Amino acid sequence: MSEDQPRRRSERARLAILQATNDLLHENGLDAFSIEAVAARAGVGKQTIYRWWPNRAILVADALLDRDDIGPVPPRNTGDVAADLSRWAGDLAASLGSPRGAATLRMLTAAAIESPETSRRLHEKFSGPLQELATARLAAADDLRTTPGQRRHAVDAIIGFMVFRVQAHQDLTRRGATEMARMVLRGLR
Amino acid sequence: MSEDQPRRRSERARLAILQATNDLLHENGLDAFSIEAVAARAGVGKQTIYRWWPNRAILVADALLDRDDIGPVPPRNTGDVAADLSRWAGDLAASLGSPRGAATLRMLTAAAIESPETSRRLHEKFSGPLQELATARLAAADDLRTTPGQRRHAVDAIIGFMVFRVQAHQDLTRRGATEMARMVLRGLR
DNA sequence: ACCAAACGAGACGGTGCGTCTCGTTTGATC
DNA sequence: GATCAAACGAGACGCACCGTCTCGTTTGGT
Repeated sequence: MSEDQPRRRSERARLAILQATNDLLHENGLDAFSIEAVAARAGVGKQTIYRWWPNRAILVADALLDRDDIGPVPPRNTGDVAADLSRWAGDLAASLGSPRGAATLRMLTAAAIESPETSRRLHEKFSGPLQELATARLAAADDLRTTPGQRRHAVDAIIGFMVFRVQAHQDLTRRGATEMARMVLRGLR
Repeated sequence: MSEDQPRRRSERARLAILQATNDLLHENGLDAFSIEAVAARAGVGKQTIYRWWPNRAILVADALLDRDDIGPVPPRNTGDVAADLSRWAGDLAASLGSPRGAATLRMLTAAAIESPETSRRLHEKFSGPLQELATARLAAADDLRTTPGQRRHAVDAIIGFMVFRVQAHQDLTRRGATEMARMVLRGLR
């Protein structure tokens, strides 16, 4: 968000905008969300928002990803891949399956569908790291030899399971995700 | 869509609206989509649309689900569960992974996030039947004894894998889905 | 032939969009 | 400390759609 420009940007305004965006999203949902409301709530001119965020979807993604409601957590390495990754899956499910986590994930998904650039950013900051961390743990396993293709399939099955459950408004529990991950990993040997 | 009313509804208008909705969605995408444009394109009064569809999301879902771009296909039963279900997964991936199928799935997802009622309808007409058909095939397997919980996990992992790949704009091929399903099913025994 | 419901058309007030001035503040540079 | 251009808060602007509301007109069941 603040990479190349050599200018003076107001940090106060930036934080107020992100805060107002998060508040409004969790109060009224993505549908009722408007730039106008953010400007009013943040005590900021609309131009200031449009100057730094090209559209609504990117602002939404930026604000949600700045929070640590949900975030890419690395799996441990105790030497037992199945145990490490099923535990990791359980933790992730606990986070994404909570009311707030699920709401955040759904809004992020909608924002990603709204704009390809947002999709890229979401993948760069969340799903991408998640995939990499898990495949890396799989690749580092001494007790399980796998091909890169197999690793991608297994990891995407585990992540996809959770994404699908949340989006279909079906329950996603730590226990269910743990069992499911163990099952997928069993298929890997 | 036409269940309880004893009134006289114009079939001509209904079809024109669904057709116009599909056309506009695939021409301009979900963002640019408006009821106003549908009315103009279909040669219909706005009131006629609002009379039968309570909101934009439900109209979108109805129109997209009326098409057979994507649809719940049953797996075969040749006696070999792994072969049947991995083939089924491959067929589904070929459908959802195509440009048109992927676009449809993404718009349906966005519509489902927009309105809970749409989410319910999407699940009722698409993901629900998909889950049931696949779990039924698993349950009918002579060569593989599974618990209901295991069946749900396996099926949701396979479906979730595809949904996730499409939404993350990652490639979803028949071959990848086939291999992935085979892997999950291997974990089931 | 009757008649009420559904229809096409479009006017209406309201809301938020994205752009565009304003005059004011701010922070890097001299 | 004075200078000065960029960023700022505020809000006016025209525009696109929203969802509701009349209008006559058409339609299909009785």
